[in-house]
Amino acid sequence: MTGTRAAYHHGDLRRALLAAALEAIEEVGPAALSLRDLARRAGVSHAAPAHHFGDKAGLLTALAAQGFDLLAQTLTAAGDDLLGAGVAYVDFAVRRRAHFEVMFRPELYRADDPELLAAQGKARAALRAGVAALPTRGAPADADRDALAAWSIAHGFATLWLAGALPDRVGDNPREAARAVLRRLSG
Amino acid sequence: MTGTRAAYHHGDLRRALLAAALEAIEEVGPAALSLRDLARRAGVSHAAPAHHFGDKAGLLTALAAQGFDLLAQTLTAAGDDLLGAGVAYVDFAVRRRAHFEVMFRPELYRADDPELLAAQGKARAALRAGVAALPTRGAPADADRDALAAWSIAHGFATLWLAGALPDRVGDNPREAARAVLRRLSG
DNA sequence: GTGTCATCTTGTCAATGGCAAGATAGGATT
DNA sequence: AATCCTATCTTGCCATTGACAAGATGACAC
Repeated sequence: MTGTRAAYHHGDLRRALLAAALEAIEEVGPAALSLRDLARRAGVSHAAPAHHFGDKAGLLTALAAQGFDLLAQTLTAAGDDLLGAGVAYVDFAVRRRAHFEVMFRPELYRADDPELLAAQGKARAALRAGVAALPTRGAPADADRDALAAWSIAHGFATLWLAGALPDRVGDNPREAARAVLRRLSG
Repeated sequence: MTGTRAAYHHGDLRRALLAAALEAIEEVGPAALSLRDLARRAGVSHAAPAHHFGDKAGLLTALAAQGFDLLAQTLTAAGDDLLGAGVAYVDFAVRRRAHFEVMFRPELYRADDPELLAAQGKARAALRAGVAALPTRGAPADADRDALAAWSIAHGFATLWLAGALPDRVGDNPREAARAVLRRLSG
């Protein structure tokens, strides 16, 4: 975070633009995001966003960093329970869809941004902590493999859910459906 | 497929544009795809693509359909072995990256296109067949859940691999790395 | 009161997607 | 063979967008 800047002409344009971006992304996806549309939503001129974020990649970088921060918080709050962490991961993807969709599309933002890297580090650590509780099925050396498996299944389910690729019979409750699927790994 | 059209002015523009699109997507991603760029690559005027595909969504729809067809073929060739099918799925995502990235981004194409739906059906059937060999861990009613789990873990690993989100230590061989992770489910 | 700087606006340009109208050429019909 | 027909492709155009440059505005320090 660059910190909560004081209110200037607009009030808090940076925050307003990020909020507008989340709305817009939920409506049309991250690819079709238009800076000029964000400016209109915020009631400022078409060039105002450039000042705060440089360009579109800069804005998406800020969103991705915010997303990784939120994910780290979410996973930390979920605690050491692997199943709970997995469900929390899927739930995050669905409820913070805009964030999630940007986070895992690095071609849209600047992957070398310091704030982004810091947030990614936090999320990575939280992920690892949540997976640490996984009962290793074999030798301790398999821990890495197990962690990847857990991350993969949660991420895959979340991605397929967001893409609308899952059959109808999985229902409309992501937490419930995720729990059923994730149990396949822990059980 | 609308069929292999005869060679007119260009020769086989439709096919050439699809091939150019695959190249371009591998370079800049599906979002940044430019129809005019494709036209330049194929050596035709900027409006030529519109005739064959209508608009950008039309072109991506064709690519997605082609992708689901190829995936169905790949999974069918992999046979009934669950582990093999999972590895084939990940391998497909990496080697046919452009196709894969379009296929699971339905906001970019027309999800109600008949050819696309047909290809999706084939892929879905092939997926189900590959998963049928999974040793069900509980009651037979868990088959659906197990199928979703298998699909999720393969899809998640593939997606994370493509996003470059996986730690370096997983190596650079997707088939090998996928096999290790997927074994966690079967074993 | 003045200067300074972040903030925001206005104006502009190249690139893009999409549309309309026209040109071209292969194949069918007579 | 002459003509029509239709798919194919081109040229021209317009609105939108991202990015940049230069200027206006207002908060704050001194």
